[in-house]
Amino acid sequence: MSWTDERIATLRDLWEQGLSASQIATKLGNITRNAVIGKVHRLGLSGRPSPVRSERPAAPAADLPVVETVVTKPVAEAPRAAAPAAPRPVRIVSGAPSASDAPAAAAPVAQPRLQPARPAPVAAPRPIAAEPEPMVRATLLSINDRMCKWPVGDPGDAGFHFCGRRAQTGMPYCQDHARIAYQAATPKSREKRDRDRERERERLLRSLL
DNA sequence: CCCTGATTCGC
DNA sequence: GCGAATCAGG
Repeated sequence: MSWTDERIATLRDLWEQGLSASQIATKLGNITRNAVIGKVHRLGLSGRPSPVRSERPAAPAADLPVVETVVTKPVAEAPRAAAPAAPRPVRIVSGAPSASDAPAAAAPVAQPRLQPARPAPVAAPRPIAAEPEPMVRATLLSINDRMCKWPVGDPGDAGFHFCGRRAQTGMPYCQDHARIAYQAATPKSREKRDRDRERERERLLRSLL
């Protein structure tokens, strides 16, 4: 296959529509994504937001990506479970930090994501700062199988603890937190899941040709 | 491992 | 000019 005027026109069109190189390659047929990318560059079509920014020494990148360092705790995004927006951060007032707090990194219990993580996957619970019901504030030492292991606060902070309320039988979380952790698929998440399956199917079909 | 675009370099 | 190989990042 060669780059006929028509194929080039199609390439231009699809590229400007935002299709990825591999998608375009599939549409054009009998061509690889590398060929597409190569052509795109030769045509001077690049400049689209690339997922990879190779910091070439001679490239004076005029557009620096906004790399935000969000360290803020998602207090405002707390689950709707908390009826009114009454963010009362439960601050720990421990006078002297326990000596056994530091090595808390090697938590013995299976935890959901403790780190920030922006686009939280549907089923990924995140630490929250305030709870409607009083929590038992379990520590690594006091937590046990029957207690809710929902992490509260920053694992690095002295006040970090687990929810500690009675866990649902067979579950690591209390009722409230289990509801947050195991959400039903939202329309959006279902959309994405279906999309992923579709892509996977296409890939499989292609590999069988 | 899947994906993305970018770059290199022999053809 | 072309694009496979490779790189670099998500």
